[in-house]
Amino acid sequence: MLPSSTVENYLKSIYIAQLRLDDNQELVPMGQLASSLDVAPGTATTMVKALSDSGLVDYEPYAGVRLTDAGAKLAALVLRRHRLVELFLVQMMGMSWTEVHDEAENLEHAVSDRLIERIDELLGRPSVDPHGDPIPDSMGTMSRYHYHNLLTCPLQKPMNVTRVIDQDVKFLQFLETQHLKPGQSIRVETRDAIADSVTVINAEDRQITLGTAAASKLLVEPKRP
Amino acid sequence: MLPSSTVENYLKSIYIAQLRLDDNQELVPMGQLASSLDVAPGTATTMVKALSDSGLVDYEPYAGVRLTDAGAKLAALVLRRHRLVELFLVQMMGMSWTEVHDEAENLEHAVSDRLIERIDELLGRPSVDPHGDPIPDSMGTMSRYHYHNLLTCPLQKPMNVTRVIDQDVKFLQFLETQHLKPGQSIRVETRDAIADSVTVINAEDRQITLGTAAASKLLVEPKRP
DNA sequence: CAAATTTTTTTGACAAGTCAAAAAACTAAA
DNA sequence: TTTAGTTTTTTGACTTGTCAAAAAAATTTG
Repeated sequence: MLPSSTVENYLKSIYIAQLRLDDNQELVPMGQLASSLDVAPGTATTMVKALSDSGLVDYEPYAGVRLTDAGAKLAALVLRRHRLVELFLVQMMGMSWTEVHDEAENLEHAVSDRLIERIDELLGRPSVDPHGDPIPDSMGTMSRYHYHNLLTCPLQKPMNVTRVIDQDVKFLQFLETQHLKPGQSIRVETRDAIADSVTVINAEDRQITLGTAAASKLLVEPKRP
Repeated sequence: MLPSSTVENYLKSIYIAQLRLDDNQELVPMGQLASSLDVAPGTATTMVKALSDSGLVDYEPYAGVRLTDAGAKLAALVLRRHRLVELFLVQMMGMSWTEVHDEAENLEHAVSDRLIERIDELLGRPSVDPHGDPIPDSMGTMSRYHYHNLLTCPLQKPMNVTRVIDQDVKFLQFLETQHLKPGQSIRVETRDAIADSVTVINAEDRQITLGTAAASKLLVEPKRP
């Protein structure tokens, strides 16, 4: 039986939460899952039990939940659809990278394998979406490259923005106006732990100051020569 | 509150059934609605009562159901999304007109107004979909032109196929191989009421014989000079 | 380590959609 | 116009997904 969009969303949330965990065997706490899905804690418990019965997750009461291989594959394919759709909307439909997330959130449950394959082909088998997030392949395999962020990268070195870990429209629009989009070249000038801030120079040579919470959401890699 | 895809499907079915009725005030029988949606009769009754409470339909027990203006507008917008998506999949995604119906059946509930407007724009505000079905405008207005079909059109006159009233993949594929797609030029040679058949000459000058049931599904108009 | 707090699970309830089968209402035929 | 047949509605039940609030378990703190 094919998974409902609710099931797909649960798997996706667990998958994403698990990526943030270092150890792959760690469990995602139920509370975190519930709040990321915006449901009551008890709802998540009920649903996770059902997922466990379907063999999509391992559930340890009072400890948390972890995807099985089957669950992880399904989750990756949902994420694949989401990210291919996002890139498609930007590249082929001319939509803004700041607004495609919500649209993809719906479409990811409605596009067929056939259509997603066609999109993948038309886009030239891309490896990242407009936010720089990696796109799993059709087998459910996703590259997991560890980038620096603005808090950990070297100072005073030319870097490229490669990825933004946030889907908030206002934040993305802010990055756009400040020339801090993925692909753009920047340089971290200073960090001030006391002031909780990071100053950055963009490609236009303008200086921008960010809080560390925001700075940690911008991933970068050394600029290629 | 925005309608669920179930509600959208009910409205769409009633809308399409109503188009087949001459008088706009006629009622669609519950049995027909149930079978077109592939649900049990009692299910349709329950749902139609709920739609009636929401003011989307007029329901007359034991007689049938009819869309209110509000319901008709909503239904037309669902149909608009469906048909724009179909055309989009053919024109921009290179899919076959024979296979896009099922895909659109899912996507029609997932595409936002913003995206559908973008699709409409990219396609140049089209008036018909790949099957020749008219596309309602964003106000929910749909042109209702009455075409001839192969049973009613003049004999021996060059005609253009303008529309196919059937979404069965096998049937559409058959039409494709026989050069009887919308847009193609044909000529009805003979009709035989006893044999229940119609013979047609296609643009390749090949003769095809159809049963009247199939012939009635091909709509045509006089070929322009 | 026991009390206080937080997290998680359980419970009972509810809404949307659905079905099967019994009951009621219409329609058609004899 | 009564009977037979068809269509529609009603009823009771079930599934999926949800919540609020009570109960239980785990964790933190004094």
